[in-house]
Amino acid sequence: MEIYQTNQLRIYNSLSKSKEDFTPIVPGKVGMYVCGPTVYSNVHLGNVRTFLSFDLIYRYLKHLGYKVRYVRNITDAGHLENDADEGEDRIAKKARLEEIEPMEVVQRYTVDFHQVLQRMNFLPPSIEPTATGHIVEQVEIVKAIIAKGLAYVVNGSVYFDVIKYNKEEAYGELSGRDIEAAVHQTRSLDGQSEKKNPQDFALWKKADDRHIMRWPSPWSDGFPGWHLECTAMSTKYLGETFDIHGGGMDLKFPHHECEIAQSKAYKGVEPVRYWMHANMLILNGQKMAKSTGNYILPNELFSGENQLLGRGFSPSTVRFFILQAHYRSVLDFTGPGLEASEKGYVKLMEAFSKIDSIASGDKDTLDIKRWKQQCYAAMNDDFNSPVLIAQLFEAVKYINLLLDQQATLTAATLADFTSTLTVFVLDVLGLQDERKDKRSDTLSGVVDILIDLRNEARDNKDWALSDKIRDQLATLGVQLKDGKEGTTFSLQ
RNA sequence: GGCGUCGUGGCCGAGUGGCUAGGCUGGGCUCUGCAAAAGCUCCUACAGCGGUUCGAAUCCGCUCGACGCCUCCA
Repeated sequence: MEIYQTNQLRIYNSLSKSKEDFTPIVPGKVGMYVCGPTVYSNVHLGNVRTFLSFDLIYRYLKHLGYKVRYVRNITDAGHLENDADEGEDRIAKKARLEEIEPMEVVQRYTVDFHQVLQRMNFLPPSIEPTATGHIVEQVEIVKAIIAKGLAYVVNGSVYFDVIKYNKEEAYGELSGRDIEAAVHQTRSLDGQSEKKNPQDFALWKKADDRHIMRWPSPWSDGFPGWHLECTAMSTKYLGETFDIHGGGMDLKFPHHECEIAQSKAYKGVEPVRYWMHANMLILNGQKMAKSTGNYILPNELFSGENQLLGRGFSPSTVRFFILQAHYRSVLDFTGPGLEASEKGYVKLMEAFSKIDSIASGDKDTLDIKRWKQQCYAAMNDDFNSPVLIAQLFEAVKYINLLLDQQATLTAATLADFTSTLTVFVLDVLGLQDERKDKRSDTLSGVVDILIDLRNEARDNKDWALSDKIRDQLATLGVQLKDGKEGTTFSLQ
């Protein structure tokens, strides 16, 4: 019996704009596709927020017992900086600026992306396909769409005929756009365009002479349109209709709208059951974006080498900060907000690390069953991590009461409490106890000696000496805590 | 201009038609040689104006404001 059989997950579907009961196409299995990064520069914190949202979703689906195939692509084929027919692609531009090969750009920033995600304890996806590795599949889709009469060739480039498609299907169903109105509003501003209508988008672009990344096709040596790769890779690995498609809110239009159109033109079926969109991370009141320079890089955040914050914050702290907001809410990134999260996070992990030293009693004075249900209820309600975290702080209160022997749990209940808390802290939220890395046996032994010496001094009422030991250790970041059961310490 | 999201206490951030999320900060108390930690406790908000309702922060309308998309962006 898997957990999902007793937990009805509800997911907000961007397509229906409402929360729906989640039922996978194949019982017990989930196919999930998430639009990955274009690897032309360092991954920034806003990108991380989106991927973290889906890491949480992936983790919880797995915890529920689903067999999940999670596909997250790497966009390593450059796409044009704008929709004009002329233009340089981002990766090629970066290669020219840094005087390296386009594939060196791709490699450099793919490695950066993976390093950042690993530091923040992301689970790797099941498949991480690249756009350039699926050119053949993309060409096949273009052929099929042309054969259906929904795309046309101009000077070696292929464009999707949005107007024609819209006669049978609803272009704009995801983003709530009325394409007919848009067509009438738009005057043809530049007569240079090869496109029949400004709303049409490229499936294949003929490469000009300076375009280095190019592949042969029936129409020209060129490169695929941006939206095509996701259709090719999602269809290949997850089938023509799959369960969940995710990405950032800013990809809703045009990217995801075009994906729907391509898939329907290609296979004739609705490609995705549940569309999920993570909201933006805001910095200085504006969206974080590479193109505007308003962003902060994760590594700068960890090291403290940035202009916004005076010091660094650990990867887990950043992870915790982001998870304290719901994935569909705009999250405001601020220094004070991070500091508040850090304190809360330390408090949570401090309590969590002490759970093993709780002794069981002969009766339950806390309602652990109800607490556990509320943890699940939070996550079942569209992955509400802030509410889950609120429940975890409830658990912190329980732990302290138990340690203080103001509450008791039977051995069986205590075991259930411990395993549930462990699952949610480590497996679902993906938090790590970073303090353990810093605490070595040697350090513990040395501090224990000092605690003994201090206790001797205290017995002799030599407060000057005992306070000196305590204060000097505090200066080094070792905080002594005098409790009923003796003195313990924690690292700051 | 069009489409969409949203305006919650000192700050960050959940949320439901009636039963005070949570974290951080600040005040008080307990414990303690003192402190810290821990526990208890206080500060009870929902942009504004109308409407629906026995009752709305939660539903509807309007106003004001913020943000996102409409050209590449997670």
